[in-house]
Amino acid sequence: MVTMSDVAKAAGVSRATASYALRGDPRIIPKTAERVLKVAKELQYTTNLSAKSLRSGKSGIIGVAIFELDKPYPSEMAAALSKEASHNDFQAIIQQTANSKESEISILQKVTSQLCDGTIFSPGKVTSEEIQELSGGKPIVLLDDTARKLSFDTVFTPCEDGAYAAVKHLLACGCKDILIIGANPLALTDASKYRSVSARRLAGCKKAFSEEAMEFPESNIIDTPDWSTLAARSTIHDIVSQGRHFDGLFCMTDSMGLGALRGLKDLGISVPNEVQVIGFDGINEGEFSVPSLTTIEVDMADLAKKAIQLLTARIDDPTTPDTAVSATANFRLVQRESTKIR
Amino acid sequence: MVTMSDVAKAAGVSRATASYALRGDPRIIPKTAERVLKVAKELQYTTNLSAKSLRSGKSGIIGVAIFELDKPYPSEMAAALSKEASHNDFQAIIQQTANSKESEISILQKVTSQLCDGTIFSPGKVTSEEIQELSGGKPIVLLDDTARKLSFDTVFTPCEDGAYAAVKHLLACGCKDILIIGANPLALTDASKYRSVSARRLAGCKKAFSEEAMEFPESNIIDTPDWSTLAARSTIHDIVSQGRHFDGLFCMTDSMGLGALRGLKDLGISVPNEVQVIGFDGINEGEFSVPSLTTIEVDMADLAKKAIQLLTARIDDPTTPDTAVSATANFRLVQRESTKIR
DNA sequence: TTGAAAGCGTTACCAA
DNA sequence: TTGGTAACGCTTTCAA
Repeated sequence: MVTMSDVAKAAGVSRATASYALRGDPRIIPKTAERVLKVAKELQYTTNLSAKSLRSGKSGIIGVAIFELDKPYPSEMAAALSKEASHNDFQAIIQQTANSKESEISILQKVTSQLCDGTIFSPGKVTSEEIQELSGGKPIVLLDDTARKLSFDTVFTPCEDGAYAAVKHLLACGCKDILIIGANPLALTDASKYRSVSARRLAGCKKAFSEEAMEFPESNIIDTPDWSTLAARSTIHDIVSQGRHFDGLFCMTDSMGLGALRGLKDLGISVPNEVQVIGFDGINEGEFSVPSLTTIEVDMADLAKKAIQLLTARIDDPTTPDTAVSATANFRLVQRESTKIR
Repeated sequence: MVTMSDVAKAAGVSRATASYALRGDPRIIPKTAERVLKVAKELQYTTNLSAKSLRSGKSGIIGVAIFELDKPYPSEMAAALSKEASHNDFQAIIQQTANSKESEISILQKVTSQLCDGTIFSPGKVTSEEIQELSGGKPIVLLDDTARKLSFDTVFTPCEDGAYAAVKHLLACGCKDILIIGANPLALTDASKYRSVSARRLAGCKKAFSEEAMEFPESNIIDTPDWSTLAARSTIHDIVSQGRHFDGLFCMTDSMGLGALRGLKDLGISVPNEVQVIGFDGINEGEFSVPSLTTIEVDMADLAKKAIQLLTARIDDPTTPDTAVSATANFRLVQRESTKIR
């Protein structure tokens, strides 16, 4: 392995000078700097990340910790974050928290707080207080923090506005009997769940209904074991076999929307003629399903941009005040075949 | 930040003793070790990754470099690899190479070879020789290496056998006029492409046809700009509008299979009645499409297991001979609605 | 069984 | 403008 000492020796300068030259410090005169750079290139020198990080506390790496990397939405998010990090001269490393608190903790304290200049974290089971402790003071940006009081910079998905637009759209399509799939009705009243993604989306729904002076009974909110495609499909089977009637479905995620579409197809119920369906997220697959899925498409590039911007601001200036800042990603309603304006 | 010195001081031992005790070295008597561990826990000590890695050359981290993290197959692969790494007491960090040689090189030389004990790499544009140079001698396992001569341990997807099974299945379903979507016909003859995934899958197809004494004209191989769902959909539109006839489709990936299904639907062609479709990969989405997609499902857990096993073997024993070893993942044919045995 | 001390490859301070 | 040198936090001989 070729070290900086090797480069310095070969260029006939001290290690200090080589270090400065390599990092383009203006105090080294161009002639010297040029020579060092040339030698470094010839020797194929690369700076040792561990040493750099140990000494300076900076690595140029941003950590992204995400739940369930094998699902479309989180993986598209990871990809967008990774791309945006590159644009800002950072390298993103992505880690899967895999729905285990233990793993979240381990990632946070072993890798993230040690190696990364900052972390973008999608919190699962770990609390804000724990994150605070484990982060070792390194900047953190949360994705959809559900805490009552924000203690970290956070980027939110446009839950309220998106859900509002979704329900409004279903109403505009003539739906009279709308079911919300994948939310817990308790989220509306249970204070501890108040800021959850579910609750925020339900709040948006509520607003849309009340504007139309329509009822929004709790029984129209159908909970599911999880947000998987499979769960959505079975849920549709269940509620139809229970004789439940409905003509519009707002699914909490596109993955669930796809499952609902499939469940309806299993039962021979026509979309959008008998039932209209809208999802949330804007995953790529929704464009190609049969029928294609109308959705609230989160502007992922915008989300990534806002998250990285918040994070790099703290990395570049660690003296930024402690008050947590938040941003909300843009979205747009993408109408496809699963709904029809009448 | 609490360092090992702090722990040593608080426990009344030297830094060396603390280091040994923390790592469970048997030379420290239980009583002392226990005390050190207790103090470390109280102080919430965590070992500094950079320092550990700088000094010992080991980090406990495995790098996974993957192309296009926002597509189902690669992201499922990353998730499986990450999970399997955890089972072997390694933490996986995933990086997106994003289809750029520059980015592949940067990841390899800046992060991977510096920090990771080993890397699982899905090579895109970078050559074996370059990987050799950039890896800094750290163990590497390739995913579907396309090089003529293997220079690294490699895990292959079961291209030949899988494609063979796919075509055999289409034949068993009564297809007389099968098109292969997404492969370059030149791959069969161009030596430089000989080991490409395309070529290996085509070889499997060829074998299946020849066994049935059927023709396999090059014109039945339809190339596409890429392996995206969108490309598959447009390709179907194109070939049908050209008046091309066919009753069976083998798509090089499930993502393309989904696109083909959608393209056929656009044209009012019924699957599986008029055309039968089979994909390759076994992505989750294929189970829920309408119609659901018959596929060659790669056993991802098996692939991950083999890759991690190959890698950890080299990490644990760096003296392993230079000869590259390879393994091939298992697969199974999953029949769904897009094909029908008559 | 434990401790002292020498680095690992950088960076950053201070002096020249 | 450059060079000497002391850290950064850890592991690992070598002695005690």
